Amino acid sequence: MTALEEYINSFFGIIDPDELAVIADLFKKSSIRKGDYLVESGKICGQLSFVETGLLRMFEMTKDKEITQWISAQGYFSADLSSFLFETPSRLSIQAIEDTEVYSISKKDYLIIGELVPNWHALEKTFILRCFIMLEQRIWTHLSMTAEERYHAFFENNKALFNKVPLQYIASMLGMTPETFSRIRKKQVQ
Amino acid sequence: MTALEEYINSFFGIIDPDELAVIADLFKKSSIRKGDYLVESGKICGQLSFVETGLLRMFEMTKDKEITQWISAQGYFSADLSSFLFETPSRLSIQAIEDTEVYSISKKDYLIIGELVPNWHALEKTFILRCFIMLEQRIWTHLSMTAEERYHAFFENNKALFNKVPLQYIASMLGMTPETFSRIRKKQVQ
DNA sequence: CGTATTTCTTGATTTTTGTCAAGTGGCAGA
DNA sequence: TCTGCCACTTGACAAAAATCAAGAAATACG
Repeated sequence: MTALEEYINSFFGIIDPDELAVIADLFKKSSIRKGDYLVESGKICGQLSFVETGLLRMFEMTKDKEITQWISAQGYFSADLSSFLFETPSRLSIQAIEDTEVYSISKKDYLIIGELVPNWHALEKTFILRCFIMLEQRIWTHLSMTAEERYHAFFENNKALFNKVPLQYIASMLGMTPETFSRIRKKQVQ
Repeated sequence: MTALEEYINSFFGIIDPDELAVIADLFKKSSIRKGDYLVESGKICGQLSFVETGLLRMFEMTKDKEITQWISAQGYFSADLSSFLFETPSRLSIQAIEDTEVYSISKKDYLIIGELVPNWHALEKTFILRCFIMLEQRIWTHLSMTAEERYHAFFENNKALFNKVPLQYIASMLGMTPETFSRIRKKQVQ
């Protein structure tokens, strides 16, 4: 199984190998330079992408600051799902934190999968449901944990990210300021 | 269109009237007494329910307190989606805040819809995607707003709930203590 | 290399929110 | 009607987190 096929499998659930190959073939590899955008806010998110190497950051502007919503590393997908599926303008922007290679599928090709793979809608449903569960989990962390507890919970599951991503983005994603993040970090080391 | 059909339509998207009638027919009306449970944590959530009258509260225990995740009033559905669809034990409990009437569909009948309605999986996908978008929005409020701003944003869109629901539950759902909630409320009145 | 820029840290302070404890008021049920 | 419970409020205080400002460290790049 290729890396891309594994990424697809991990989000969409187990797929028949032949069908998986058909699906994977519709994804095209492309590169995004550090600082460049995969998706710009206000435009329609026209593709769903899996990260092969590099890092993508999803963020949204408020009147005075950027808020990072999510960071996608290898094996994760990146897209404004509602913009991609409903074809509405994206609220989010997606930017490469470093030079990044992605496998992307266009909306047109994505729709073709539905014709090629009999139970595709069921797989799609699984995919979105998994995304939903992740968000539920994330809301739970905001309702039940302090900033420090959120830090630790995230750290335990994403140690690798801490070496590669500007920490201010992780702070924002966890709902705290860079200063608070830095102080929690200091406590942990000592 | 019956009330139930409208509820279904509002979450699953526009459905052919004949199909809608078939779907609605699989829902059964039932009553839950104030204080009783529709779903208990640890068990599988066996049905998807729309509220006709009354109020349901979804909550989860931590080691020392209950945290309300969501309150469903008329026209809203209530279920632990991931438990219902994946048939995993529910983390959440769902309890009636007051005597409540619901239209519920069992998992068995829910699966039957897939055989009766050709594009059912596409509708299901829409449904879950809308739930996903609501959660995205909610995470945004935690990343970008103070407790007071969350209060106001929620109040603007859910004024009716404030007369009917114990306010401590709304406080919990917005991620603040009842005391903080009460103080924000006092400011707003003055 | 060295310099510029960005990112991160630190301290002092303020603001926000939580905790604890006491009290008020309404409402259900004997 | 009285009683007891529950929900809500209030005050005093403590803790958590944000803000502001300065400086240190890391990184990018000519």
